[in-house]
Amino acid sequence: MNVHSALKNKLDKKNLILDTTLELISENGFHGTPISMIAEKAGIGAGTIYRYFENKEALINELFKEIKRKVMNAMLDGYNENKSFKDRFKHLWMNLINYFMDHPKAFQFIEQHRYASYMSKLTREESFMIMSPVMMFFIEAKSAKAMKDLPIYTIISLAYGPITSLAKLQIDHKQKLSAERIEQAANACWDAVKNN
Amino acid sequence: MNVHSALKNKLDKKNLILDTTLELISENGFHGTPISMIAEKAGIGAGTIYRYFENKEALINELFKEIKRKVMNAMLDGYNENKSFKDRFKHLWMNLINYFMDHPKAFQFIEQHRYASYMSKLTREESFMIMSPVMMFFIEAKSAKAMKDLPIYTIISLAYGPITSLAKLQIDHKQKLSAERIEQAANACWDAVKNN
Amino acid sequence: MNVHSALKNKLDKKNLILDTTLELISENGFHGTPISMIAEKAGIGAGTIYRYFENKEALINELFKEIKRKVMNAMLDGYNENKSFKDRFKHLWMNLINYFMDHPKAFQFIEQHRYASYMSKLTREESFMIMSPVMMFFIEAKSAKAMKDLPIYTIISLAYGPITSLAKLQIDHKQKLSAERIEQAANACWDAVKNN
Amino acid sequence: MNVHSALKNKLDKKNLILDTTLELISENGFHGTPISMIAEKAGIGAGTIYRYFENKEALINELFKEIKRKVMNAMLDGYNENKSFKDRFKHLWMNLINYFMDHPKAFQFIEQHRYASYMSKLTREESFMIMSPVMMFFIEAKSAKAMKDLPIYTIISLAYGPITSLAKLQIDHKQKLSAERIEQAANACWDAVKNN
DNA sequence: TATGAATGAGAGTTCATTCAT
DNA sequence: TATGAATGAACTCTCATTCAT
Repeated sequence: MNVHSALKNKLDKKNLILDTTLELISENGFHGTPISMIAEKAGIGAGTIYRYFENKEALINELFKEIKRKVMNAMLDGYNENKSFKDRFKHLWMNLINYFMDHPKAFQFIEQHRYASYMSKLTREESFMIMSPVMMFFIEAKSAKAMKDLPIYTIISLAYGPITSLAKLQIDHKQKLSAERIEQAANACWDAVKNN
Repeated sequence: MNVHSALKNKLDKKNLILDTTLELISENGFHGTPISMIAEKAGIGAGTIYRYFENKEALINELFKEIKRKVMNAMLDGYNENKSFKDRFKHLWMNLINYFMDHPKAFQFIEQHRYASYMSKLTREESFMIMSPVMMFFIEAKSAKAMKDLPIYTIISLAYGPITSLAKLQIDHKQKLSAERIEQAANACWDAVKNN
Repeated sequence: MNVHSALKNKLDKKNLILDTTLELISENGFHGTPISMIAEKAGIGAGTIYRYFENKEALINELFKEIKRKVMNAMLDGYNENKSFKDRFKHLWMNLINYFMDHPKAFQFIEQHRYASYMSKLTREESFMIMSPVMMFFIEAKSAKAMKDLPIYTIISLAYGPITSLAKLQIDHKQKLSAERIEQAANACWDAVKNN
Repeated sequence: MNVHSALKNKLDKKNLILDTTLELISENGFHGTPISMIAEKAGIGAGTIYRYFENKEALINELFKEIKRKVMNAMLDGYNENKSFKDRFKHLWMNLINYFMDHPKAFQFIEQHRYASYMSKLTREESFMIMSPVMMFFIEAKSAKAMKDLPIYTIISLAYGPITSLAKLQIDHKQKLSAERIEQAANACWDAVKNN
């Protein structure tokens, strides 16, 4: 086995552990998911997990950041800097809610563990960094007076809050909004942040 | 001791336990807060807690409902049915965010435990009932065409989502919005839900 | 209230506790029967039990001796010293098994707690003393060569063993032997101990 | 380590736990013997016991069945189907009492726990099955009119009762019957059950 | 490198006993 | 004298982590 495939193997196993963990934590919660359960479902030994992650907390923290990265990538997919602020806003907004609705486990995981005590300050800071491209968009839009003159966190809350709220309600009530309804919601959100 | 003061004593101790639990759970989470820790901080024996609550889950569930009731009361404080839809919307909205900002532990508690596995279906249903007066307002406003023709859950998400999001960001970043800024945010939220 | 009725009251309550304890221990076992449960069923306070018995072990020990006394009384009921050894043997034997079958809770209690660690040496010795009148009969019968020349404990075992064994099997299998069957069994036991 | 010695190790540890448990339960009873005490005496960690037994009740139940099996094997040792009913009866009878006298802890364990609430119905049924070969002997002997025409449970009680009774008295009084005395007792028992 | 048996600290919970009323 | 709220020691059981293989 050459260096390349050894590395690939290592990455594969790490991802296997992360995926299995997400699956099980969604079903049973952090404390309902012993390391032994993850190991068994992943088809590896419990001790092996400790070769890839320092401990259970580290595993959760890494999973959190991993999901955040995927969310970010999904959000920016097809993003076009040359479109209008409104179009770019709606693009980001709809990308995000669609990703959450397609990946409810990922969504629930970040929602539930955002403030968990085992989530380190470092993870929170890093996951904040990951989101900086989107932050930039809001700062730019605000500077250009396309958005209301409100603190940047207020604007983000007006945009992001409804997404999480909608995603939760849909998962709760096992509904599924149509593409049209989603676009209407995106427009409503734009009404909230846009400068009149 | 007469019947009245015996009852008062009993309620006092129950509230002592609930308050202590909220304090500690906010800091350490459900699983980071053993019963023994609650007992010690409350200055009582561990066994005593089991005279007031069947078990740890029941304690958490009762705390959840207790907080929900307080949130509801705060939200409806000073509510006037004769005002316009916009005024009533803003009144509820600002009452809620102000309560969350004044009681960050209560806010974090309901956010973190809303979907926890140890939160019983009954608790969820009961806490939904508690919120029904506010639900009625939204249904009424929508019927009156004062709000957009969107599914009721979408409207609630547009209104409630930014509140939680703002509260989280403020607690995270230890900021505090001025009353003026809060009113501006309320207006922005109204822009999102109002019918043009 | 005069001295006599005060004493009567005290005895009544003591017996109430003993009776309730037997009832509950039969259903749930020693460790499945907390003091609080006895108190509740007896309609008194838990602390009150400690005015009548030093602790839970003392209560059980006293109950054991109380039952033994009743068993002894039942066994000697109608006993006639002037009858033949065979008749006296059968009389004692049938009295005992009939009492056990009529009072299965009492029987099970002494069977199950005979060797329990919380049964004191003193209790065992005292309950042995209680049985001495019956011992005397066996010693007399053996001296008179009416019974086999075997150690006295062997003779007692030949007589008493089948009684407990039969009582257990009947309670187990919810059978009920007829009076005729019981007399046949008594005769068979006499065959075992009698001198040929 | 190969498969064979791994299995051997596993069995060794399981037996170590069972043996230690019998030792301690005989001295202190079920509830006087915490898992931690078993672990300490066995020189293993408390958690280890739970790798071999689901819980404390399962451990006791397995111990019960294990002892029953050994008792049965001892009872049938040297049994010869071609001997007379009397000889076979005496053989089984003496084998059993000798085993009980040589293994007083095993005897006391099954006597004390036979009706304990933590003994499952399954265990009782299984232990009944184990004893079926001996049952068969009694049924056969009764059919052949070698034994009295009494219900089978009565006959078993006449035979088995004295054994437990004798064993108890001997353990209580720390006596030891000679082989001759035991044979005399077996003969007396035969007198009880034999057809005249 | 990968394993999983073993560990033991620490969790939730029960209940005999005490003692202020 | 009778009560029952309060206690806290002690129980059973879980599981993150280690380490010999």
